[in-house]
Amino acid sequence: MIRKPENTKQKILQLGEKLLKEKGINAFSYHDISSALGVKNAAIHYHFGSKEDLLLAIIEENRRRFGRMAQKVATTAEANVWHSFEEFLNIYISNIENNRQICLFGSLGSDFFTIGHQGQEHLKKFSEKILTWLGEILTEGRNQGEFEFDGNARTRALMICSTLTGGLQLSRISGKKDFYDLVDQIKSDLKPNSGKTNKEI
Amino acid sequence: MIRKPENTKQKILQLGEKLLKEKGINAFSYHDISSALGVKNAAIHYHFGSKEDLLLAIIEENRRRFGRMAQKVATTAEANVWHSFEEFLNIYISNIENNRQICLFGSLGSDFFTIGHQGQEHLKKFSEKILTWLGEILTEGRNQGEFEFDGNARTRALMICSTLTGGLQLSRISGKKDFYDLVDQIKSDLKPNSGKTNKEI
DNA sequence: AGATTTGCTTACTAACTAGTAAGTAAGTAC
DNA sequence: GTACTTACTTACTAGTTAGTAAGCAAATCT
Repeated sequence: MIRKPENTKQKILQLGEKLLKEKGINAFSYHDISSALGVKNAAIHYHFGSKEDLLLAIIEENRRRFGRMAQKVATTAEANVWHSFEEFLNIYISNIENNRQICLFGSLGSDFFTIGHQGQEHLKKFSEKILTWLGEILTEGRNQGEFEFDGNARTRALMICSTLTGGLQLSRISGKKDFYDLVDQIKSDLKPNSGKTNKEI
Repeated sequence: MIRKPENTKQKILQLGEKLLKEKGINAFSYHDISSALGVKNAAIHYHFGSKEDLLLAIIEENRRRFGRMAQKVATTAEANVWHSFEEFLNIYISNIENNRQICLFGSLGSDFFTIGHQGQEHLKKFSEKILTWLGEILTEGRNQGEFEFDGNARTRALMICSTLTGGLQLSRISGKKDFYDLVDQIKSDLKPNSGKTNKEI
């Protein structure tokens, strides 16, 4: 028997995240994972004692991935607000390109009252982190004259996140193209001097 | 035994819709409904042969409710685009006020790949109906000078629906207040001459 | 008054659920 | 080379799931 340490654990985590974003936490079972990986149910329980533990690991993995993105755009040579914003949008675009997955917050916002208290708390902290990060990018961009928008930056950040979250879900129903239209409109709305022409472009 | 014809069926439908919007289609069971109503599991199957049948009835009920609202705002004496738009927003506001429910499309968009083909098709038709209706209100309002926005009206309608759909879910995580901020911002963004001042208000 | 329909209940099934306890083979530490 | 750890498997449980078949009392139809 060939032993690749930690390999199975990573595969469980990856497939769990995929199933979470495709079907929701209540629509997949340990059997779905174990049969796909060619292991037994108990192997999943060995790595993740309970389904809640797996969920926490998925949230944490997403948190780390977001942190790496934020780190990258902050330290990159050609650092600018539009580049940062595009990288943020790419998270959602890669979701829809990846089997029409929805985002973590959409999936777990829908199932919020069916997950444990710890999952809810981790989610809340992560969401604040994202809204703060995006709010700062928006504020910086507005100060630089790169972005133009009304009102509070946190509310605008929340609005953009909500649009993307809901957009991934609605475009499952109405068609993929709708999501790309949405992304284009979000960017167009943020551009200075483009807005409030009150015409079709 | 007192017999109130059709009473149980209506209660099942109402509770089914509540559970769908609170926990999602895969997180409630026939037992949840039957025990709450003080009837047996088989009573649910008598009225709705399968869970898919119940789901279709819930979608249809929402479709009729939307139709009644659209009819009402079209025929009311003080008919105007802002009144229509407020009534549309009220659907979402009543969701959050009602036990932090999410909207039908958010719940079923998340669980889209776990429901049957018929449910998916009904949902698609209903979503087109809503986007068309809202698109017409937006176009009418823009022509009247009551609304101001860029780009295609359907895309703007989709954007508003996406924001509200996602907003209901994210505000479960981040707090109810965020949803009301979102609704205010949506209205503020639509108002003529208010936009692109590039300041905090 | 007799027949039929409506709205359930009782009693059941087969499949699936997360989770556990005990065992075991391979790899690692000393 | 012996003890220990890792990464599982086998075998199981108790609870839950949607769904069905048969029965039965009340209401309705004729």
